[in-house]
This record gives sequence, C-alpha cells and structure tokens, in this order.
Amino acid sequence: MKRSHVCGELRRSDADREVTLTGWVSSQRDHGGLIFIDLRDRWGITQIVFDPEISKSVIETAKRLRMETVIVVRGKVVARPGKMVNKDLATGEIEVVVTELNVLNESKPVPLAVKDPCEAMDETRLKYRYLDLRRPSMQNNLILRHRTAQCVRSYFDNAGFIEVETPFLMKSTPEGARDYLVPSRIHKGKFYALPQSPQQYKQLLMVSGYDRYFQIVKCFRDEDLRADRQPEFTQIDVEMSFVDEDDVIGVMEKLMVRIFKDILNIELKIPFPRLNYAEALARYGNDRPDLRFDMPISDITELAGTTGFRVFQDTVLSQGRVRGLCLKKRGRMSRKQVDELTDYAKSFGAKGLVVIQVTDEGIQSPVSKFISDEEMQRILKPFDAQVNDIVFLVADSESVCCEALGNLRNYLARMFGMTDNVPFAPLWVLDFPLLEFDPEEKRFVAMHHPFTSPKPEDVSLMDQDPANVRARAYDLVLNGSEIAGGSIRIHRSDMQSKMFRLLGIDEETAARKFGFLIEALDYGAPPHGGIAFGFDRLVMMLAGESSIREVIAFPKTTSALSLMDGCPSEVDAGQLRDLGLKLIG
RNA sequence: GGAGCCGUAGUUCAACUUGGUUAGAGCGCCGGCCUGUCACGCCGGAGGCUGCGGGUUCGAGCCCCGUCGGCUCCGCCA
Repeated sequence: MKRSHVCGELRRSDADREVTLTGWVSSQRDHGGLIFIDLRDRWGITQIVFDPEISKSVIETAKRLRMETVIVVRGKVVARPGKMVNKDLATGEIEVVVTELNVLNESKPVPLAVKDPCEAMDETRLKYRYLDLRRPSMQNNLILRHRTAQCVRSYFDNAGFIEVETPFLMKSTPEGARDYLVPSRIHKGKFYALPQSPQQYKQLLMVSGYDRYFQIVKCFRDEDLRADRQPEFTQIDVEMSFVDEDDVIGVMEKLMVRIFKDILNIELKIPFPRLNYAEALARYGNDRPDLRFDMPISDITELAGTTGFRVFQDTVLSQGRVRGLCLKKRGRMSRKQVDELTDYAKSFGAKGLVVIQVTDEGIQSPVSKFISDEEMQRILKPFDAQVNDIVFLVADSESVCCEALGNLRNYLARMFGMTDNVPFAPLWVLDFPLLEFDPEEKRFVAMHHPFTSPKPEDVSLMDQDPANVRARAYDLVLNGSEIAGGSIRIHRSDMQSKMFRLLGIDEETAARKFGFLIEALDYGAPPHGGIAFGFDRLVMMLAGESSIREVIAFPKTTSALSLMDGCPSEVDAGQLRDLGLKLIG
C-alpha cells in the first residue's frame, strides 16, 4: 500500500475520497467501540477513526497500536459535522474512516515524548536526537533552515554570484581559532586542517577572476562552545571583486530584505543604520549593540570628578571614566533588585554600581550623603532623569565601564521586556581597529583577520601608531548578536607583507604559512572584499530560538560531544599505525 | 582553565522548613471498562544502585569531598 496523500493535506473538499495514509501513531483515544488515532508525518496530523462496525479484525489491530508505531491505513475521507471539527488542526474539518490497516513497524516505548512543547531534558533530546527531530517544532525549524538556504541560493544566483566549493582539507594556518587537524596517512607526521573559513580560497578565487562568489559552507573551530557557537557551523561565504564597503553592504542588505520577506513576511527597511566602532562602544558599551531599545550610555567623568564622592575623584585621578545609563519610567527598585544588578555589574569587573533612584519623594541613593543636591542635579542632567527613572553609574577603567554597562543595558532590557515591541533591529558597525594588542602574546593581532585592508587615510599610522589604524571592516549586527562580518581585503603583496610584519610574523614564517596567497597577490590580484554570514545564528533568530542547537539537526553538547553517536571516540590501533600516530599519556 | 545551576521510575518532576516510616505524582508501558474523542475519561498493575566513587552520621536522595555528564556564563572564539 503506497500513500496517496500526506497527513497535513486533506481538506473538506476531499470528502468521500478513498485515500491511503502513512505515518506515526501520535495519540490513541480508545473508546471501547470507536478508536481515534492522530496519525503524524512531517506535513501534519490527520485523525483516523476505527469503527467496530466496519471491520472487527482491523479494530483488534488498532487496539494494540502503541505510540510511535508506523502504520499505513486505507479509508474514506469523511467531513466532520460542525461540532466535531477540530480548529487546532489544519486537517480538522475531516477524518479518515479506516477500512484497512497495516503495521509497518512497531516502536518500543519511547524515551522522550514526541510532542510540543518539548518536555525532555537536553541530554535525553540529544541522545535520542532522531526522536527529538520528529517533534513538529524541530521539523519546522529544519524546514525553515532549508527554505532560508534556498532563498539565499536563489538570491545570489539572481545577483550573478556563483557557488564554488572549496576544500575541507587545507593547510593549517596560524592566527585565529584553534584548528581541527586531520592526520595524513600518505605523508606521515603531516596534517591537514579543517577550514575555520574558506578565507584564503575565496581570495584566490578573486585572483582567478571568479568575481561574485558565494558558498553555503561548513566551517570548523576547535574552541569552547556557547549557546550560539558549535565546533562545526555553517557560513554564507561571499566575496566580490572591484568593490568597496558600500557594494558589499548593499548586496547583503538586499539579501536580508529578501530573506525576511520570504521567510517571515517582514519588511526590513534599508539602508540599515550604521555606527562606527568607537561610537558603538561609547554609546552602547559593545561593538554589537542591541538597537531594539535605546537606553544609551553617557560619560559624566568631568561632572563626577568635581563631586565630593571619593570613588569618583579617585577614578578620575587614575585616568578612569564615570559612565552610566538611565532606566526610564520603571519606578522604584527594591533593595534586592539593586543588589542583584550590582552583583551582575561586578561579574564584569566593576568594583560597584552606583544606583540613583529618582522618586516623587526625591533622590534616593547610597551616595547622596557624599554628593550635594546641586552636584546631584548636574550629574543627572545628561540622563534627563525624571521621577520614576533610575540612573546606574560605573566608575572604572574605560573597558570595564563599557563591559559592565553594556551588559547591564542588555540585562535591564531583558528584565523589563524592552525588546518585545521591535522584532528585528539590524545595523552595521564600521571602522573597527585593524589591530588589537594581545597582552598574552605581547604583540598586535588582527582584530578581524590578517588579510583585512587598513583604511587608506590611516596607512601612514601603521608604523608609529598601529593601535589607531582603522580597518575597512564591517559587521552586521542583529538584536545584539553579530551575524556577519567582513572586510575589504589587502590585494597587494607589499601591503600584505607590511601587515604580517606588524603582526610580528617574520618573512620566513609568512612565506611558509601564507606564501601561496602572498605570491598570488603578485599576479594581478584585483581589489576585492567580502563577508561571512553566520547561517546558524540567522536561522536561529528567524525561528525565534535562543540556541543554534535548535536549528542544527545533529549538534554537539557544550563539551563538544555527540551524545547520540558517542563521538569523539577511540580508534583502532591499526588506524593509528596507518597514520603514523602514537598516543601519549 | 574558571564560576553558577542541574542529574531521583522508560520519561518529566516531587520528596520542604531542619538528615529519620515502605522515595511519591503526571505522561508512557501492561491489564480491564467505555461508540465522538482530539491532553478522551474511569479502575487496577508493573516499574527505582536517587549519575558514579568516597566521606561524615546510629541513620544520607538530602550534608561534605572527588568524579562523570547536561545547560548558562567568563576566558577563548582572526
């Protein structure tokens, strides 16, 4: 018996049709006489009915059907009378009265209930992922992911891009994340690396003249995991020749518009707002601000330094900053809440959190005994603090101020549901520093990557003031999350060599590790630039999920294990021998 | 590498304040009843190395130490 329809398909107009359905038993309601079963496949649920007056043997089999048994049934579509219509089901206007039933495969009692909302623990879900993936919400997520990928491919195809596959076995390169290594059998003692991104390949494709490349591609980074980070993840990788920042940004904005329209029917307005890195940091405390709400940070160092409050004075003397933000119109906070927020700020290195509550009975603050009324008014002025507002101040180094207040800003927004009204707030962050100093390695490292071009007007600073050279880099930020990042690349070998020198990579090492790229730049490499888009994060947001595990079919746990297949695992001695490897310790 | 939360029946949870009878409940599973349910309902039953290992105690699911695993965060992630 082959199916004639799927379980989400039948409607009132199909009444009286003879149909054959296949699927999983999702619920059984045995009334002694009649038996109702919800038959489920990935297209939906159809109620099938077993009537003892139609067939004794069929109903005997139906009685014994357990959850998740796979069956095929033949029967007649019947329109349900008004009272019996189920408005929660797309197929709720009909049911199928079964005349024939075959069990295709039974199921043991399942270790996790196949139903939404999910009740199972993550551990159980991951161990029995194939059952977890039967849940309609997971199927919807993966279908949404598929549709998004199709949308991306169609968009780039129409825009004249071609998808080129690049190797998964490549050369390990220094800089950046830790590589996943693959030992070579033929060349014992040598290793391939899995790509952290196809960065060098796509630049080489530009040298080859494959202007307008894209690829939906797996990337691998051997770093610790997070809710939005897996060791293998998917990137929409893009590169274009003869372009500047605005060209890349324009292509990506139109892609975003297309995705949000096609997938969520949401109209995004372009161009997206742009912020430069320094502004983002000063105003929002980080380089990926959530603009679904405002609540900006203000610097009141000069005002605070002249008050009688010792902590402020000391901060100013030690070149620190006093910064704060104002929570509007939320009324008074309890001591407990204030303590909680203070602890939160402290977890980012702040020594304390000055809380000033403006109430209809006046200013309430533990520091009001150190600060005169007049000084207090001056401090509050930049925040335009009114009754029922609360000002939070941090006095510390600039980076701690940013870190603590940036996170506090997001924390307060979550606490008061300030993100609920605006679903999506995209923006570009531009003018990143080219380099940042790594105190551990005692050298400059590339903030984006070593192939990022400096801004032409800053090139002269590269030698005397590397820390202040800005990069031709851009990040796309959505709701406080970086979802894409890219740059205009260096396309001349002299500049690339200069960059490696700045990074403290000597000529020999550069030649050994990146020689092919530097050499390629000497053979007519066009100016080029591109971007890499975090596909999992994007789909996660489209799906309204808070972990990328929810949009990845078979994800790893936070310790990079796969609970289902038990990888990573030990290998046979013979496999190691073939590879010329020996385990130590 | 560090911090926090968590781990009890197939599964999801409970067992509190303060360590003290036989470790309970929903779902699932097994048996019975029920002809319009859609989380069907009703009656009965089986099912437990309380993650693992130590310790404290007359006595540990509960307290302590270690360990394994899950989640969140910091470091890390060009």
